[in-house]
Amino acid sequence: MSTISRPTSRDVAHEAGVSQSTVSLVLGDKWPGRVSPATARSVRSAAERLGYRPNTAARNLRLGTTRTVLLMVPTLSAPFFGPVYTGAARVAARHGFGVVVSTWPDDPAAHPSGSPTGGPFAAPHEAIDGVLASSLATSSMITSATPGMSGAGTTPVVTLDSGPAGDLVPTVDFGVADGMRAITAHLVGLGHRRVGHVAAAVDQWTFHARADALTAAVAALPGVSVVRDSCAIDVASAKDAATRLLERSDRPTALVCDDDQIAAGAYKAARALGLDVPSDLSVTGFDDVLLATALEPELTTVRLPAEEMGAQGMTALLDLLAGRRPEPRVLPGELIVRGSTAPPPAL
Amino acid sequence: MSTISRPTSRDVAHEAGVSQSTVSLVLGDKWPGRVSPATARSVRSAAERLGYRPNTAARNLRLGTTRTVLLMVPTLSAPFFGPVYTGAARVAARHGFGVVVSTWPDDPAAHPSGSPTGGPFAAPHEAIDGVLASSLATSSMITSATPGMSGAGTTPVVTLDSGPAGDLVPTVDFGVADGMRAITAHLVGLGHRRVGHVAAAVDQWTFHARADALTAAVAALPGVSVVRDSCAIDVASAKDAATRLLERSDRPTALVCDDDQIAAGAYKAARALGLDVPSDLSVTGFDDVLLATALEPELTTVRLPAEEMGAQGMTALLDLLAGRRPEPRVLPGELIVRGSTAPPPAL
DNA sequence: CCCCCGAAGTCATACGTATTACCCCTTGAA
DNA sequence: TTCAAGGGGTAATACGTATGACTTCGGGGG
Repeated sequence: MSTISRPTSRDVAHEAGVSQSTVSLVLGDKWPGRVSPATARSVRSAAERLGYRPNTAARNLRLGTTRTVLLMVPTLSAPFFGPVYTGAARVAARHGFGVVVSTWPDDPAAHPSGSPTGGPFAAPHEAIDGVLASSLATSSMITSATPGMSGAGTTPVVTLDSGPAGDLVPTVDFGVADGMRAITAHLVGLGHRRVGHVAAAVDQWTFHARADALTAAVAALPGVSVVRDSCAIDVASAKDAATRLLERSDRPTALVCDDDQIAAGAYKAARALGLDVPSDLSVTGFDDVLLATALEPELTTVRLPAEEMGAQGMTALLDLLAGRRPEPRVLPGELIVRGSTAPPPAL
Repeated sequence: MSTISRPTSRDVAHEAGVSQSTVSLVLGDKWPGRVSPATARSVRSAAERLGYRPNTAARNLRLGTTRTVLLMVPTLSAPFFGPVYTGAARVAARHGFGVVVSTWPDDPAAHPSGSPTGGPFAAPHEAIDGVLASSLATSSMITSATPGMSGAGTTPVVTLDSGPAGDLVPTVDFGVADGMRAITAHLVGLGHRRVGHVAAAVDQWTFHARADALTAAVAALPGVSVVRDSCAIDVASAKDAATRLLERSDRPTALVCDDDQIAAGAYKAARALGLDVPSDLSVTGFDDVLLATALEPELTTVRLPAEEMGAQGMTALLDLLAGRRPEPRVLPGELIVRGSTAPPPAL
């Protein structure tokens, strides 16, 4: 690194003809009245002239806090996490905290060489006061996923959308089961009896919960059956899975999809088979991302308050940092009925 | 903060019965052979036992580097930036760097209180070695947008998709103009003469460039005309703008949309007016995000190598950090012809 | 037998900041 | 005139790490 080193507070002090302490006093802006206005002015101007900005590493070391929180998500390519970040950043900013984002170390796309957790990834992990961990397979996973991130004297963690955790860590979850029940009730109310489930083959709590909830909801309704196929979360893979379901001899009259993108794949499968949505086939999604209203017909889905989750999660984390013990929270989803669901075709 | 403080290298040293230096020597794992295997083992086991992890702030202070890079984007809600991150993170990991993401401080959604740049937002900015700044209005904007982020002895910056910058900072851009020219040529080749431009009313270089390129491309072709309306980047707003264009007496036969999401709005406008895509109206997008293939018909668009941009940008930034001066790069877009474009309806 | 050398540790220090404890000087009251 | 009370500034220090300089010790060559 041939980098020219940045000016330090000592340089500013020298420039202003005062001591380093005074610079810190002025620029820190606590202790009002501690320094005379004239001196303060001269220090500020010197700092300005030199383009001084405090060295964060040194400050962090001294203060023992970074006022920065890490949001970890499985992938940034999913449209779902933008609002989560937005909500978290909004609350954080209000308390003087910053938010940085990273994907899980095991994100194969971003970390191909399988960098060990102790490796480069340690940096962002460590220079932070706490972690919002989103979309794990289980809340208890944090222990193994991120060494030293739970237990005594370690980084405080709040999990998002990762399932209830007993008293392990504070959690914020969606009411996924209720959402799936609402979808089931809606479809059955329309008259559907054979339902296909296009499941996401992704090891995250939320998808396990969605599958379980659908199974349970259907089991509670005599005369209703569900068949399941699974796929990756992309349109092409979803189209294939949906096609397999629609080519069965006992073709389902409705496809419940694990998220909106999968639903887009279901649309394509239906179209390829000459089936009209919704008159021949009802389709539902989950999440209500932007895609849901871009599709034609617009998608019946469950809206998850992603931004609210980010905000509540951050609130819980800040509570935790302040020594309080936040209660687990569950944010209800809301069924949004649009144009992709209708009664099944007459026999 | 009632946090129990974490064990330090001194604690580990005490536990293992050696000096702090030895601990650092062992755990740093440079200087092979500097410590006897037996001692090394005992140190490692002590560290394990105490759950020791080095304090990043202290390490950063000592080393003068964080081996962490900041990626700044306008918003995380746009599907475009996921791949950019992925590409950047992949290259960074290969060099032992981590990547954190933030949105620009003026992102109104995330920073409602208008927190001054010197405020909380300083934290993530500072604890990093360099910045990948994506999607500014102009490359020269970095100076004003992020104080102290350009000039001597300050944070190295590489701009992405923000326009050529003379010799100001290294840049990586898309060949936006070529992409727009390709779209124009494609449409004119199909026989279109009246083109509507649904422009994104967003102050970013890339959108200015798209508009300028279309204007220039059309101007070069006698007999071809373009009318323009603008909108925010969301489906509803785009639908309105497209509707306005389609209700003109000299209705265009093709709509060139500034990005794929806007194109989704154009689809909706067409449908609402009873126009079929593509037989009554051709529509083109830009970016080729996932949405493009989820739409029906699939969208003719220009594919931008977003992941490649992240990778090349990170490569340039690492070069810059190593004292080399990277050349500006331009990544060509590629016209992807799908089902949304066709010859105009016969008169 | 002496000297030198390498192996294996340890000591001391610097990184840049924030804050505590201290000091000096001026002013006002006794 | 003396002393207390601040106002306004500074020196010293600690945070935890990495590393260059130094020490110690045993062994081998001259």
